[in-house]
Amino acid sequence: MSKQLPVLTDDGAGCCAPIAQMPLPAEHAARLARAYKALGDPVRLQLLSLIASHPDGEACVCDITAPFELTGPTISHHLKVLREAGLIAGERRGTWVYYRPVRETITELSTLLVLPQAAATVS
Amino acid sequence: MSKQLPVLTDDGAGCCAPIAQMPLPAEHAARLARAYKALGDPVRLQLLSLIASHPDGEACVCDITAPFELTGPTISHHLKVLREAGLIAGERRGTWVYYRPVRETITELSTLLVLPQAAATVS
DNA sequence: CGTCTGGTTCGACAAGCGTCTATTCAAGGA
DNA sequence: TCCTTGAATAGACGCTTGTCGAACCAGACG
Repeated sequence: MSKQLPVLTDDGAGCCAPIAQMPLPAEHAARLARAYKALGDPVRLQLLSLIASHPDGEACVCDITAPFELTGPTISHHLKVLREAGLIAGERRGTWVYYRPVRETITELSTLLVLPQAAATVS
Repeated sequence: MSKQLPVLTDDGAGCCAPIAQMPLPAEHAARLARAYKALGDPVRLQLLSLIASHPDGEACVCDITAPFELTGPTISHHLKVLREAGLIAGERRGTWVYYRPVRETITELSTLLVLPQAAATVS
């Protein structure tokens, strides 16, 4: 019965304890909800997955546009939403633009949803 | 209120590997995005936190309505969104209705955002 | 029975969001 | 220099969403 809490030392990003630990303050809820909302679209979720699962740790826009039956501007719009949510970061190198996942933000969202061990129902 | 939910017991909390492991298939992305979208509102995020952090493991609607400056119907609407996303489950006992978090779904969303260790680049 | 209280459903409205076409910008190559 | 390609921006359109007041349902209690 070891009680171990995953101590995460995220400077700035991971400011909040998991949702089950204490009620989430309103000001943090607003910021975090914006990030979750960015994930609340199937295209964006797949875009993030494509970028995060790319072998090089980053992906060119030209590569991640093809799998979708959407126009360029629409993909660009979704990338902007992910970027402004702090989930990805982009950089232009020559002709192409490369995006990479932002670990701190993604990890923060994951940690927030970690639930404590189910308490064994003692009499 | 009939709970005719198909018993999709996602054992192990989730069918999908973390987003960085492989590109997320479209059909799973749709379902998961619906769940993240439910978290994409500050009120719902706080509602879930209030329910999940309640000592009894469940919370009465009458208790979680007060902290918000919103009308009853609005809170009820948000609870319905969380319920239909599979994040919480409600039960009526006498006069009051109690909600509890659904571990499987919440854990699935958390796991999906777990990133692998930063690869130590080979030279 | 009638009435009160807790919670949900209904209907409506403004604001927000996803998608498109058309346009613009950025960088290279002839 | 002009032209081509990759990507972002601008503007428009229809659908979705958050919120409300009003009405409705479900129990508990005289």
